[in-house]
Formats: sequence, structure tokens, C-alpha cells
Amino acid sequence: MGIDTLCSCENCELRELFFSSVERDELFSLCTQRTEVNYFPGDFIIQQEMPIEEFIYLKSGLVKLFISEENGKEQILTIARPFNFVSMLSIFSSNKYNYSVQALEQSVTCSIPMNQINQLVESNGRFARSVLGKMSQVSDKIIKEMMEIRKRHLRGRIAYILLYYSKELAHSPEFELALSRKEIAEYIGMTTENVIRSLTEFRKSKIIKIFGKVIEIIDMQRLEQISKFG
Amino acid sequence: MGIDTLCSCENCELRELFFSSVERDELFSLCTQRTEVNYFPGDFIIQQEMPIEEFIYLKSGLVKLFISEENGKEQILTIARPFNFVSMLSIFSSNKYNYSVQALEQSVTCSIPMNQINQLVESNGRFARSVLGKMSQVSDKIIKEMMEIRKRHLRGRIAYILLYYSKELAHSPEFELALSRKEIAEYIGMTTENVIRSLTEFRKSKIIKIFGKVIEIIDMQRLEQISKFG
DNA sequence: ATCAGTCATTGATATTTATCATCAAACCTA
DNA sequence: TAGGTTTGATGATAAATATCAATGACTGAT
Repeated sequence: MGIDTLCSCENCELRELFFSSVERDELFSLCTQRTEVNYFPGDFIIQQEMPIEEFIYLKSGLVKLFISEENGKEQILTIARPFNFVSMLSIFSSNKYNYSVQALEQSVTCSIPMNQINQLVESNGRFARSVLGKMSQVSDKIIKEMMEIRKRHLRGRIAYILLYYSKELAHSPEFELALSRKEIAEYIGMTTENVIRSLTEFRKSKIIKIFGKVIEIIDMQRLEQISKFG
Repeated sequence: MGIDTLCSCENCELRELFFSSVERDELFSLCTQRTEVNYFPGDFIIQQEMPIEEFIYLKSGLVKLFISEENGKEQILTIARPFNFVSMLSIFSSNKYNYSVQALEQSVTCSIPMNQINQLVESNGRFARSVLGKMSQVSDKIIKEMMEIRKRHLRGRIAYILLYYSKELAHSPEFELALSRKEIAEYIGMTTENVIRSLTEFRKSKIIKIFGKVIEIIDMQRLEQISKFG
């Protein structure tokens, strides 16, 4: 995890997201206090139970949000790319994280001390409005996604996830799954074996091709039908 | 649904929630624009797909938030009492509701035009901070609850719901379920028949007593064990 | 009062999913 | 390079859950 403290927020592609409403001098002040961190697959970005001290957002990469149970099992809440993740689910209502975040692909985050953000929210209404909008959007998305998954059976869940991954995360019918089969299982609330069985079934039905972690969707229409009607 | 437009926000028990940060004159201005509405069980407070024009919060009662599917089925997101519900899941990121809210018990809401709230967020940092906090808390709670339900089996889910209802909503080991068996099913993602079978099983095992909609938990410890370990 | 519809309940059965066991391949790591 | 661990895969079986069918109680509308 390298650290880079050069100030280049002016050019940050995420600037619009939160900082369009921030004046140049405020931006500079934030900028000097930020830390940028690089994570490799498997690295923890956030550890459940840790105190929330920073406002973290994802500049690039892919991460999973999950909860660890006492019995060692994990439940994945969501998989996110930049713009759809920020460490915000709890940050304005709790002082510790109640979930963990781990990099699935090489990822870069930018962090700003939480007190800076709070101060900015209180002093800059447009900024506050923009954070509210983003937060609303992120939690809405997670809740909606959980409902979508919940209403489906195994096959439909797998189809849904593959389509989601292809369309929202990879933007291609062929992609390398950054998730293991076990993680897919933790994501959709089924067992690893059944995830594999479904994938195999799709492969045998010529709906997808499987090359290890690489999946190619060859019958998109059929997959969508399964996602919709089971 | 009666409408009451007397201005008595000064004494509103929810005032602290959002308005502790609002000055007297701002409060008065909000106050004159608010509408208070009374709902009976079954009345819709929010209809999915309707445009979001007001900021609605629950003063008293009990409501369910749910999504209606194309096939006529419904999925309940959460059941909420005052303080744990506000119409905020989408309001800062969307212009239409993507869920419905229906009164389960007689309920009273207070509504303020959305543009007033937006204006206040932008002009009053402490208010913005307070709305952020509340919103974060509400969505966090829903997500956490969904994860709690998801990781359990049928029996555990029923036990969890009964305990939740007893402890968080009714504050008593004996309570009248405002939910039908079908609604419990929609809440936990199982079928009505299996909900009933579990309840019957708990009754036969002398864990609960059932008098129609009234449930009495007589072996709290056992129920907690089932909730924890299935 | 009557009819239609919803709700709660139970049983029989089918389907879905989990569990257990096994094995091969890939991947660390000493 | 050998040995241990994780991952992916498959089959047999058990357990959980859904579906279908039937019934009585209750509710609302006419």
C-alpha cells in the first residue's frame, strides 16, 4: 500500500461527485489533508469494528462490502466500483464500522479526515446537499439490489449476478470474475456447491462459457429470461 | 384522513430529531407550510412511483415499507415506528418513490414541502448534519436487518421477527401483531404456509401462545436460542 | 342474509437447497 | 520440490421449503 500525498484534487475525476460545490481555497485545504492509498486484491480497506475516522472514497478498482459473523462466515452486502462506493453507510450515524471492505481488484482510495467533512457539511450547504444525494443513492442501490436477489431462486440469482457483473461492473459480455465461487455464494446467500452447480448447468446449456475465473455470456437473452422468471 | 394545519411544531415530540438546529423563525416558516395527516390501518402513506414532493416523517403509529412486483407480489423492506421511519430512502437522490408505505396501525405523519427542506439543508449546516445522521441511521438499520434475516432459516427468521416485534416495536412479551401471516411471509421472504407452520410449531413447543393476531412469548430464552442458532 | 373474497390452518407431495464426502487442480510456503 | 491449503467440481443423500389442495372462520359488499 503506497501513500501519495501530492495535491492534485483539482484533477481528480471524482471531484465533481462531492466537491463541485467546494470553493478553491476549501478544496486546497482538504487536499493537503487527504491521503491516497493503493490496495492490492485481498487487502482490507475497512475493518469491521474499527473506529470511523476518515471519509474514504474509491478512486479506482473494485471492492466488496461484507459483514463477518461470529461463526466465521461472511455475508457480502454489495460489490462496488467507484461512484457506487463511499465509506458512507454508517459514517454519519455511528463511530465504528459495522462492515468490512476488501479490495477485489487493485484499488485506490482517497481519504479525508472525518472532522474535515463534518465541518464542510456544516459550513457549506451545497456540499451537504450533494453528500446527502450521494448517500441516499448508495444506500438505495444496496437495498434495491438485496431485494432483487432475495426474490429469486438459486438459478435466477446466479443469472442476475452474472448480468449485473457483466453490465454494471465489467461492461462486457466476457469478463474475469474477481469473485471466487465462495464469494458469489456469500453474496447471494446460497452455498458454494450450488453456485458451482448452477454455473455448470448454464455452461452445459450453452448459456455461458467458463474458463476458470473468466466467464463469457453467449446467450444473453436466455440468461435474462432466467434472471426474470427463474 | 383528517388534516390539521395548526402550528404546534414547538411542542412536536419529533422536533429534536430534525429541528433542534433550526432557529425559531425558520421553524415558524416550516410550521406554517406543514401538513399533518392521519391514516388508518391499510391506508397508503406513500405510493410507489409517485413523485417525491414532500419530506414525510412519522409522528405516531406503525408502518410497513414495501415494493410491489409486476406479478402482484409484495416484498416488505421493513416495519417502522416513529424515529425509525422517514420518507428518506430515496428523497435526496430520486424524484419518485421506489417503494410504498402503508399504515399498519393508526398513524399520523407530518409533511413539509421538499423544496423547503432542500433550502434548509443548503442554508443550515447543523440541520444538514442532523439529516445526514438520521438518514445514515435509517438505511443502516434496514440493511443490517435484512442481513440478519437473510442469514437465518425459516424457524430462525420467525423467532427473530417475533423477538424484534416484541422488543423493538411492542415493548412487551405479549403483543398484537399488526402484520398478517402473509405479511410476515413477505417480510422474511418465505411462504405464508411455512410461516404458519413455524408459529404452530412454536405454539406446540410451548414457546409462544397464539390468540389470533395476539402473540404471547412465554419462553423468551428458547426463542432467543432459536433466533441465534436456528 | 348472502355471496365473494381474504385469512389462517393443515396435510400430502414435489421441488429446491444444504450437507457430506470425495477428488483434482491451483496455489502458497517452507 | 514436497506438503499443506484453498478452490473448483461432482455425486449421493438429507433437510428445508414451496406448491397444491382443501377447509372453516371471518369480512366486506350488495
